[in-house]
Amino acid sequence: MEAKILLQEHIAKTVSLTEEEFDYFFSHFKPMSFKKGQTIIGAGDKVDCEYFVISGCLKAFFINDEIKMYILQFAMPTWWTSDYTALYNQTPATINVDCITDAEVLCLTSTDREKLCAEFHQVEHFFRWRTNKGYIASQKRLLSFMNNNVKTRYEELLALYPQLYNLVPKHLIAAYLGVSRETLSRLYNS
Amino acid sequence: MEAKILLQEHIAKTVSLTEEEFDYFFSHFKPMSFKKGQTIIGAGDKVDCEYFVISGCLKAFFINDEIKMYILQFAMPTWWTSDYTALYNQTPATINVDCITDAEVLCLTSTDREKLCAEFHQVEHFFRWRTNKGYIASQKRLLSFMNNNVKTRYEELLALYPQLYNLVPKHLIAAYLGVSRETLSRLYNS
DNA sequence: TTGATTACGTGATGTAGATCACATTCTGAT
DNA sequence: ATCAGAATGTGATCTACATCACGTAATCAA
Repeated sequence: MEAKILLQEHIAKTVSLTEEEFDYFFSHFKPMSFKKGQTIIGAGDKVDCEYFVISGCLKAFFINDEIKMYILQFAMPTWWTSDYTALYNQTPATINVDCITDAEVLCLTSTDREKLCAEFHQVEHFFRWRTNKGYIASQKRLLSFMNNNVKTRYEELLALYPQLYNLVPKHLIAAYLGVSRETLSRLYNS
Repeated sequence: MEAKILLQEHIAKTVSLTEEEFDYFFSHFKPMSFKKGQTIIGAGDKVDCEYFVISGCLKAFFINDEIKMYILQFAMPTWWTSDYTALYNQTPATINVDCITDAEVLCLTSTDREKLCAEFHQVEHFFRWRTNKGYIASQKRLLSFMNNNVKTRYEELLALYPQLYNLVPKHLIAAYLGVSRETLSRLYNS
């Protein structure tokens, strides 16, 4: 019940649910396991779930003209991920999500999320705050993109997620920073 | 009562409140008027409100080393703006908000927002969706930043907000695109 | 163990956009 | 009406980073 406790503690940071309420809440999540390299959401797919990461590391990324990859988010344990644009607009996925390492996730359908939000004010509150944090983080990253050069962004990233350096190959870090792998390589060998 | 109706119609797109509920909701908003060039939030300020734009055009921007300005958002009627990082973390403002034109806004304190969210499930729902849309838009802009060159981003911006072209000076559009005014100038004179 | 695939490093060269410098027009205050 | 300060245009030069090209090391499957 590792997964259940992880989610429970995560939720408890924002709202308090009784044990019963949480059990009910949790019953809507479907545990899933993936192997390294497996695709969770592929471009063009219908998207109806979002994912809470229990273990492992995912990436949410966009591919331009089948050539360049840009990583929107690395998703580590206790992070949520999906193609939210597709999920909320009911459009085919333009963002891919796949597994950098073996991973376990909890899957929640959009329908169930809305149902739970409607049933429990507290759940709606939780999701408002979660999205709010995401929004703030996204604005911050945008600013960093406009304001900082690659070196600064690289240092920022490593300060924020020191685990990443050993966990994910360098070309993925480059794809997150929006820089070529060659430039990144030259950058930290100097 | 222009302002009241504008807000009412805006809210009604997401949730239904009774006339009484909306009156109560609306009573927490404070109308304010500003002149072109006036500062609403300045870097370093304590931030405890967010603003719903009734008329005019605001900009939310960051200034780097007192030199470069980057515009995070133009706020037009029915848009919300503030320094959300400062608002949610209770830290001094790092984002400025000021008026590109004369403007009328409705001001809502963070305390009142949270109170209203707690009192009305529907209000919490509204704010969740509003933030959600903001998050999706922010991710989209980030992707565009990584993936597209200045020309494409410029065309995207004008397609999205045709009014901007005549309303705001070009160097502000450049500051939104994260490009020098010279480069932008060369771009649309060719 | 071997061959294929992926990760990574590094030189040479190209280019989008920044920066600097200066001229011109527009706008707003007195 | 006039003057000061914005806003804009445009050339010359500079630079961060991309792209191409090629090499080596690491990983993995049969």
